[in-house]
Amino acid sequence: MANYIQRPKGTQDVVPSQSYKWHTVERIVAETAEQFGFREIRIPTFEETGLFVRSVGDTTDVVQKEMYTVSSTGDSTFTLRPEGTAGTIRAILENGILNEGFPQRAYYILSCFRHENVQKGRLREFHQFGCEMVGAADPAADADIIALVKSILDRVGLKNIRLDINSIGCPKCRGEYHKALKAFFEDRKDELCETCHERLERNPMRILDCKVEDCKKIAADAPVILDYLCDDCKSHFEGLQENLRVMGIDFVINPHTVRGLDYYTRTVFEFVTTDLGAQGVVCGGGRYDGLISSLGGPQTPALGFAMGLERLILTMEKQGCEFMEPKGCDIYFVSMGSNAQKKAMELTAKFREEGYYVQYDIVGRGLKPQMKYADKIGAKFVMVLGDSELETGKAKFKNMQTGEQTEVSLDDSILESFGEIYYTMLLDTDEDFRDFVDSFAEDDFELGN
RNA sequence: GUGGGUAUAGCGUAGUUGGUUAACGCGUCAGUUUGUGGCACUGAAGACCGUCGGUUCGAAUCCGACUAUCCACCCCA
Repeated sequence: MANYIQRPKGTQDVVPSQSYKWHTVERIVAETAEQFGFREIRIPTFEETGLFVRSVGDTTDVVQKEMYTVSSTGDSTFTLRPEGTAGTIRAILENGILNEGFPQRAYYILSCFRHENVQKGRLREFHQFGCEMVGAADPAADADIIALVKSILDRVGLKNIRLDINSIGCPKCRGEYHKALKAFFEDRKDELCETCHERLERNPMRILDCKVEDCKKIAADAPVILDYLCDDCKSHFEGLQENLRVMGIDFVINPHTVRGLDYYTRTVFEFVTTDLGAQGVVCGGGRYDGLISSLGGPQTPALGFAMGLERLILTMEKQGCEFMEPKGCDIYFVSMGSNAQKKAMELTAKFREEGYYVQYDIVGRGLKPQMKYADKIGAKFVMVLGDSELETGKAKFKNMQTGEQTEVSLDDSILESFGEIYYTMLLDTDEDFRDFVDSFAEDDFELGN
C-alpha cells in the first residue's frame, strides 16, 4: 500500500462489487426522464472558460475559485465543466435545437469538477443527473420539472425529503429587493459575521442563508423577497404553488432558499434530506429565463435542475433503500483434467450463445475449490465434467439450492434439457416469475404443458 | 481558504505507563485420503503500524511537519 500512486484528492473509485448501485440510479433516473419526454444529451467534458464565466457568473465561488482551468496551445483556455447547464444550453444553441419547436427537453448524466474542500457527499469530481427544459414560460413547466424530481426520489425509495420552493424574482424586482435588503443589513452591519460583510457587497441574498446564530436572528426580520415581487413574478409563483397542490406535491415556501449561481430567476427549489449533515441538498434547480439570451441566443424562457448522484446514493444507503442486484451465474461447469476443461469451454460457449450467464474454471483449481467458488458466486446450477462423463456422454446438472441432480446427455439436446430444468427451478423459487406465468394462465393462455 | 477529530494486513478492530518475533475477527488461498458447495476443524499468504523527520539505549506508542480522510464553516449537487 505504501508506494502506490493514490487517486487524486476528491475523486472516487466505484469498484466492480458496488457499481450496481450506480446502475440502479442511472437507470431509474433516465427512464423517468424519458417518461416525462426528455431525451439524453451528451456534451464535452470541457468547454471554453468564457462559457462558465458568462453563465454561472463571475462573482460566484464556483467561477472565482473552484474551476479547473487548463491552457491549451494558442490563446484559448478551457475549463472542466463545474456543472451541466451551461454546456447543455450552449449545445442547444449551437445545434439549432431551438428551431425544432418548443418545449425542448434534455437530460444528462455527467461528471462535474470543482476544486473545493472535500467532505462526504462533496467531491472534486462528482456526478450530476440534470434536466433542462427550454421554451416554456408557464408555471406548469416549473411544476412539471419538480414533479419529475419527486417521481425519481419516490422511485429510488427516499424518505424524509423536504421540498423547499422560493421565488427570487426577475432582474427588475430583484433589483428593488437588493436595494431594500442592503439598506436593512447596512444598518446592522456591526452585528453580522465577517463572511456576511463580504456577502453584503457581493450578493446580499446569501446572508439569508448564513448559519451563524446572530446573523440568523437578524435575517429573520429582514425584508422578504416575496413582498417585492412584481405582479408577473408574483402570479407566476402563485401559479406554481397551485399546480403543485393539484399534483399533490407537498412543499414548503422557504424565503431563505437562494441559489448560488447567477443565472437563476423566479422559481428556485431544493430537495433536502436531513440524513447527510451539511450536504443535505440532494437536488437543486430553478428557472433561468435570462441565460439563453445572455449566451447570445434569443430571449427564451428555460428551467432545469441538477441532482448530485453521490449524495443520492449516500442517502439511499443510509436509509436502506434497495438497489437492483446484478444477475448472477446460471451455470458453473466444474472440470477435472484438460479434456474436461475443453468440454466445459465448448458447453460454456453454447450456453452463453443462448443467453445464459455461464462460468467455468480458468485458474486450474481442484474439484472442491471449484464447488466452493461456484457457491460463492451464487451459481444456480453446477455440472461436474470428468473422464467418466466424457466416456458415457452423460452428466448431471446440480441445483445448488436444493442439491437435486438431473442427468442429461452431453449432445445437442442439452440446451433443451437444461431449459426445462431451469424453468422448473424458476417456478419453484422465483415468486415474481410464478406470478408472471400465472397471469398468463388466468388469461387462458396455453402453457407449454 | 479557516477550525477540530482520525490514520495499525483487502475490510473491521486490539495493542496496557515507550521494551524484543505487532494480536484478533471477517475475507482470500489451500487441506481435512481417493469425484461434489454451504457447517466445522487445520494450515498458509497478507502490515516496512499513512509519509518524512525528531526525542530515546529502544517508538505502532511521545513530539513536529506533510499527506489522506472525516466533521464544521464557506460553497454547491
